Amino acid sequence: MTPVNLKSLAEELNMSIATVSRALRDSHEVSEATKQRVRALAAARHYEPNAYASSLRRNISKTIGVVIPKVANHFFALAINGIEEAARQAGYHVLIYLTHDDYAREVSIVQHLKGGRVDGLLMSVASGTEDFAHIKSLREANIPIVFFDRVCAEVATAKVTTNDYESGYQATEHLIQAGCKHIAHLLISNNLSIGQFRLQGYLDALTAHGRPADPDLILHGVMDNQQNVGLIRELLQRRPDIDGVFASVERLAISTYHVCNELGRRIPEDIKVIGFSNLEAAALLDPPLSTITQPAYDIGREAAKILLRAVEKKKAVLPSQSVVLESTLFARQSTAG
Amino acid sequence: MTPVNLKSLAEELNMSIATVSRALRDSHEVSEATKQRVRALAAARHYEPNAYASSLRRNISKTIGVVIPKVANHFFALAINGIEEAARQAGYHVLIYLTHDDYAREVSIVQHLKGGRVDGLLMSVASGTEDFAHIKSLREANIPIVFFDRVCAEVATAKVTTNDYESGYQATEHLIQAGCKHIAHLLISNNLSIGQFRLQGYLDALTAHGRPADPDLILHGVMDNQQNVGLIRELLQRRPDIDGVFASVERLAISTYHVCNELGRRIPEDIKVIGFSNLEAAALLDPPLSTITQPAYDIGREAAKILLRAVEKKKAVLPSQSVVLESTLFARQSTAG
DNA sequence: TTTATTTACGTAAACGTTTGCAGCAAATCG
DNA sequence: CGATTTGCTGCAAACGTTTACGTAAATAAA
Repeated sequence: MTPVNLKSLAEELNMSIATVSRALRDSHEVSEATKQRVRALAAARHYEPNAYASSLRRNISKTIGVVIPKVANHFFALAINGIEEAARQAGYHVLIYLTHDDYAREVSIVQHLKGGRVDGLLMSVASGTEDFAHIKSLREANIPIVFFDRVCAEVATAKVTTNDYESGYQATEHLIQAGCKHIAHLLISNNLSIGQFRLQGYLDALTAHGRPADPDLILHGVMDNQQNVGLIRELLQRRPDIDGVFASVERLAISTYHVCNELGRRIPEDIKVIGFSNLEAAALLDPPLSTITQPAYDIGREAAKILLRAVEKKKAVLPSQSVVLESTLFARQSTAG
Repeated sequence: MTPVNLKSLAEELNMSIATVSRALRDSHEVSEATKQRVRALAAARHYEPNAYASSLRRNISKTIGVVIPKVANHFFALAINGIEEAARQAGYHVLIYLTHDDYAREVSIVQHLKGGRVDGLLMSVASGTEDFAHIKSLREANIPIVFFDRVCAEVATAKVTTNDYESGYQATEHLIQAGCKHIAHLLISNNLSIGQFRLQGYLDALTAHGRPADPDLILHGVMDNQQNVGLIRELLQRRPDIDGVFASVERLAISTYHVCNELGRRIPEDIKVIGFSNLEAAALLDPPLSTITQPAYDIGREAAKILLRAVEKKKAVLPSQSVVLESTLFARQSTAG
């Protein structure tokens, strides 16, 4: 029942704590013979070094934080998967925090993390975040940060995203080529650059094909899904000429399906639908949903790798690089000509 | 650029470190006047206590670990959501580890966690885990553990599950009432009690309705989905009399959909399908999938709450209670009469 | 007044680890 | 043979907090 730590091991071996510590860290300063003895006893006693003592002394936590809006979303779940993989390989631990897209909560989380609990931070900003002082203050605390997906333009650091503009362009073009004349764009209204890029891709694709961009066809959704269903219903009823819908986020595509079911609009005959989505079951929907799918796992993994490189080099502030991983358009029944 | 810690605050305020510490922890041993001064400066300097020093000294990490097979699965994602919520409310942090259903990885993770990095552990065991020595050894390290969903019968501690037996019974009965004569049961073959309960529910429901249980109709799936598709195809071809499928896990239901599409079997006309699933889009599948849906969020939240209560009371070993939260059967098109 | 009690603060020892420095043999070199 | 190097080990001081204990002053009780 006595605690097993360096002290107890040292006593049992009749050597100093320092030697035991060095032996376990495989220092060249200790003879092979003693290393063997130390390792043998450590194994026998199931010694595990105290992470906090080590962290305190070395000022290194071997932990990264992940701050995301939500986890019950296949994109973020996959991203975490990638992050965990990269972290594990590098011997790092992963702390997870959910903001639920709440600015106050995001600030509170980031604030707490400045206590040195993490060596670095991965973040996808909350949609409501407009002030970035809390993020900038991480720099004073020497905590590097890497954004992924929902990046923050105001903060200069490494960012990993997908090609949102091109994807928005492609999705729109895909609908045009499928024969759509009046294409609506559904997005979540906020100040996230990611939505702006997709919107711009949509607008430019329309222009490139000689279509006038109609502001009336751009629907700004809200946080509440039930409310979005109402908004979409109202739009489709007000504008019966709409024959194509490009949803900027998955749940708006799903809501569109619900509204179409409700209104008796057939997909794809009456309205074609495409949306950004990482839904596994997209191919099994009725009808199978055409998607632009982000490489979520790779985005998480790449972001983590970049962060970990910076952490290992003790680079608190990263060069303002931007890594772009390409999304893939899967054409399925919902946009069939 | 000088570090802001208790020492620097104390110097600036001309008082001892002890007083500053006590003031910040709102101790009754310090006057209101000095508390004010301390708090003011701490706020001005953006002081954040060093988590590791505190943890080392108090032997409390304010952190819980979550060890699960995967995160890219709506059930676990929702569970994490509930866990994070409970943890946040109690002021705890959440470390996450993925086993990918790999026994060796699970052992390695648990081993490392004995270093005191976490105050308690939430776990859903890997499907390949047969030996539980690594889990039992947590007891020596005074780390309480709570199982959720995939519990471990060999270890006496608190467990949070859903009513797997009753749900299996209900699902089977649902198919019987829908008119199915030959009901297959698909499960993942492993030693998890959870699958055994569902299977037993299936068997008992058949018996209760005077149907002989046919071992040939029980398909033991494997880890690889592609392989499962082959197995299911083989089963449905060998036994064309099968008119109902009860899938123990989501991906087997999905694979069944794929096979039925491929073989031209109509759902629900030729074969009715029901499965355990937390798929959000179940209602949008073609056809909408009848599901038994687990209260994933609540399971996670409840498990975390139980664990946190134990942690706060420094109860390293929890009473062997079992909390059962009920699943809900959603009857949809895939089992329509 | 003296003697308890309370209030408010400081001193210093932990917590377990890492690491600069020193010591002290034995080995090598000039 | 003395001087220097090399190889191994121990001493002790950190890292930033928390907290048992001590103490001085102020207040209350006698």
